[in-house]
This record gives sequence, structure tokens and C-alpha cells, in this order.
Amino acid sequence: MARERREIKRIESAAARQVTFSKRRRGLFKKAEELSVLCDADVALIVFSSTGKLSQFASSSMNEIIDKYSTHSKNLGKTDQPALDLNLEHSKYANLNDQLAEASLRLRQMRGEELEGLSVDELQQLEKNLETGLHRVLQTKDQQFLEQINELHRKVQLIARSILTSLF
Amino acid sequence: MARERREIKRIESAAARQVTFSKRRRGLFKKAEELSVLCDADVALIVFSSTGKLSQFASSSMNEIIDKYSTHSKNLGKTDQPALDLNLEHSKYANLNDQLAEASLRLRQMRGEELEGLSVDELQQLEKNLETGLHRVLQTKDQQFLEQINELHRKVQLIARSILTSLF
DNA sequence: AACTATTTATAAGA
DNA sequence: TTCTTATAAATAGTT
Repeated sequence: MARERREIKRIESAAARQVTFSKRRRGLFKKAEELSVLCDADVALIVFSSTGKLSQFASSSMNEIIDKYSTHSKNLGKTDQPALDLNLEHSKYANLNDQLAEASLRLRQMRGEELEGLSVDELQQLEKNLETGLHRVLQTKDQQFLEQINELHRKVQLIARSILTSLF
Repeated sequence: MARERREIKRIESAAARQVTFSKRRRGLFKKAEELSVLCDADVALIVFSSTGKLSQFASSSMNEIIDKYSTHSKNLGKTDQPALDLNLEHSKYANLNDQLAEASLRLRQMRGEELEGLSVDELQQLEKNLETGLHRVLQTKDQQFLEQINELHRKVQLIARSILTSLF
């Protein structure tokens, strides 16, 4: 898509491959995010470069998407599992399952999904929780920015000092 | 990228969203494959449409990439959790436990707790999720208010009519 | 990292 | 969904 058309086959030169990788990876991640936002889709993208470096994008949580994926593809092919022998084990398992379902629902609701059944009161509670969470996240982010800025200040001063020292 | 620039925000019309989803999904998958071929990268892409339909691409095997991903991120401490060990029944319990722990952590983080370990990027992703969720919750609430108001209107009209009827 | 000539993706319309 | 086409965006090769 540029000066010349490039045939889609492995780029032999490692240097050229690396450059193209950088450029195209960026584009791919951008498109993945755009799709998730525009179309309200859940998107997960995992890329390992030829040197083994990992990059990832997930519109919600990578684990959740992978789980959802596993569930989807799993349903396509099996009779059922060797039973768990102990009732106790079984109820623990079922219980955990319930808890997980509950937690997942809450998470989805915090993302604004599956709100249909909620009352106005519940929606307002949710709204409050979201506002609180957002506020705290923003505070934490600001704090981290401040720390980074301070760190940079320190470095600048160190450099300035060493320049002065070397001059005189 | 066409007749007109399109702002990157959720498309409200379901029909238009579906059309754009079709087109862009195709483009995204194409680019994912091209990256994997040109740059010899290992790429996995999972997409759930807003209606829950799954599409996927993996340059090698999806499970392999997910495993590799899990191993990677496990080493980095906290971001993520092991891929599901789908074949071993006895690991299901432990796995569920992990998933529950993960979901709980996510929930706490959405409430603004336990943000200490997160990078600025992760915080920004969280912020974005919270804003999206909040926006949708507000929309849903407004909608419910509107419905209630309409309901009241109907009742008022009924009452008015019955008063008129009883007077004449 | 920046630039730019081209190719490619895609929004809107049919 | 598919095709068309004008335009936006991505990117290959260059600097």
C-alpha cells in the first residue's frame, strides 16, 4: 500500500521485516480497537514477533475473552466429563460456578451490558460505583504521572550537575 | 476512510453497526494474516460480535498461542491467568478458582481498589471501560425514566377521561 | 523518525 | 450481502 505493492510472503531481510512489523502491528492494533469501539465487539489480539516479543490488545479483559472463546469452541465436541465422585466436591464446584457467574454478571454490568433487568435504584447504585471507581482510577493515574515527572526532574538535575561539574 | 470520515465511537444504529462490523472484520482479519505472513509473527485474533457470534484467526494454532500467551503473562506477574486446561478434568476446580479470583480482582479494580500494580496503560484501559460503562448505565437509566413518564401520562389521561365521563 | 507516492480500506449509496 | 466509487487511511520505499 505504498510506493510499490508488496507481495504477501515472508520478508527475508530481518531488518526490513522488523520495520514492516512495527508499522503494520501498530495499524493492526489500531484497527482492532476501532472495531471494538465502533461495533461494540469484544476483541482480543495476541501477537508474538518473530523474536518472541508479545503484544496484546483486549477490548475488555483478555482472560474473559479467552474463557469465552474456550467455552464456545468446547461446546462443539464432547460428551461429558468423568464425574466428580464426591458430592462434597461437586457442591463446592457448583458453588464456585455460581460465584463466578455472579462475578461475571457484575463485571458485565459495570461495562454497561445486560442492564435490562435492573431497577432504577439498582442503576443508580451502579452509576455511583462507576463514578467512584472512575474517580479513583483517575487519581491513581495522575499520581503515576506525577511520579514519572518527578523522576524525570531528578534525572535532568543529575545531568545538569554533571555537565556543570565537567565544565569547571 | 471513505466518503466521509467516521468518528470512532459506538455506532448507535444496529443496522449500520452490523454493516460496518462485516466490512471492518474482514479487513482486520486480512491484516492479521498479512502481518503473520510478512513478518513471520504468531498472531491470534478473537472477535465476538455484539450479538455474541465468534470469529477467530490464528496463524498457527489458537490453543498454542493462548498457552504461549498465558505462560508469558504469568511470568510478568499479574496481568493474566493460565489458559484453560481443557483436557484435564481435575484441574477444572483449580481453574474455576483462578477465574473467580481474577473476576474478583477485576471487580475491585473497577471500583478503584488495588490499582497499585497497574501500569499507566492499564489504568487508561480501565478508565475507558469505566467511562463506557457509565455512559451506558446513564443511557439505560434515562430510558427507564422516560418509560415511567410515559406510563404516568397514560394514567393521567385515563383518569381525566373517567372524570369527564362521570361529569356528563 | 519523517516524508510522500501509492496502494488499500472503507463509508455511503445502489 | 454484494458492488461501486469517492475519499480517508495505511504503508513501502526513501531521506
